[in-house]
Amino acid sequence: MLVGLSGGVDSAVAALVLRECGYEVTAVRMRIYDGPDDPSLAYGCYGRGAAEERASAEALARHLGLPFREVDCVEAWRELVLEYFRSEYLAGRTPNPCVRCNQMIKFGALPRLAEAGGLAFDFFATGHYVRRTLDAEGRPELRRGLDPRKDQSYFLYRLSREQLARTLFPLGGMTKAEVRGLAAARGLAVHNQPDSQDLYGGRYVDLLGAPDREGAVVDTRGRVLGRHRGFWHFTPGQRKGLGVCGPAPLYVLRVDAARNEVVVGPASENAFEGCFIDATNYFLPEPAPGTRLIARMRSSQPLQEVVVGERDEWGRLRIDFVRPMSGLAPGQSLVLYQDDLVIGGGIIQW
RNA sequence: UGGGGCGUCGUCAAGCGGUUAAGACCCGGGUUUUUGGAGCCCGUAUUCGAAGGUUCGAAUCCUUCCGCCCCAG
Repeated sequence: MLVGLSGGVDSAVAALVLRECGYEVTAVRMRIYDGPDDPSLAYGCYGRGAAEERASAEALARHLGLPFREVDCVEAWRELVLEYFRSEYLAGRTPNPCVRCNQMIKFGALPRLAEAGGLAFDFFATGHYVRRTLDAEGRPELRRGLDPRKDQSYFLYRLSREQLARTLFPLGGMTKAEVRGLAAARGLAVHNQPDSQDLYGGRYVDLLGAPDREGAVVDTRGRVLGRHRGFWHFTPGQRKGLGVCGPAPLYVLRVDAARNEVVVGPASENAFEGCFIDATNYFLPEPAPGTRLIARMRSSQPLQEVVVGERDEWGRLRIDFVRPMSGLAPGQSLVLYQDDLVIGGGIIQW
């Protein structure tokens, strides 16, 4: 059994649980950053104090009595996550690096490189708050974590069935409080460590390496309301940072990369009746048009009622919202659920 | 140059002799969050274009100056 150990509470407890279940567990940490440590970038996956993090993970592994290995995913991460992140933003879309990283690195390069490096294992496990179950024919299914506040299925909808088949999620049936409690009970120093990390502890724009390029902030009629320093500083739904004042708040409606324009409008214009998705990934057959499901267009959001539509001539699947939604962005993901079960999802387009 | 109007926070804008000088937008901070965002909370003019004057007391009344706008030539 291979378990991904980040140095945080969740993965530590995942490893703990597996060991206590009697599995023979090896802890692996994926290294995605090999530049200089920067203390000012705390709480980011990338650019965080690499040495300190590694030491922390290794200490945890020792405390748990597990063999520890670090797997060098620096190249893969740079190619498949960072480059994706850059090119998406600079194309005027809003990427989700976590979805990408899970698909390509955490559940991709990490176990693959570990295996190539001589680590044999039957299953790979992580501390995600999701559940994996098997259907009547023994095929793996992905379900939301039991703790509704911590469910991370949104970030994992892009895994393949093959990846899922080989993965276990020991925390899927636990709440965060139970995880912390278990960590404390077993004397894990990280039990009260703050949650979560971002992609990057600094401003994401710094990762793009794009020099400022002044452009116009315009309304839907094309009137210039202000100036900005580059369209990639903005994402649909964004309100802050526009520097444009009016009688009511303005939101970014869309970003025009070709013209380097940021189109803004009042809240009333920032609501969508539906969207298209493509690059879909499914664990179950694609629902037929007219199927009513619940969905998420964002990681932290109450589940929304939607109706599956038809595929258009470009092969994009239409999804209609029962209630209008705001803040959708092309490049983000929409994930479809039937109760707890993750059906699949795709990348938002329009 | 005549006639009229206006100058209150970065922006819009209440106020009309006694208010701690509203509010909105922007901005800043916090909260939240394994993506981007949103939401919510908090904060932000000792000062009202400037200088004098009247008054117990003025952003609110008077005078002059400065600036801007409209109409007329």
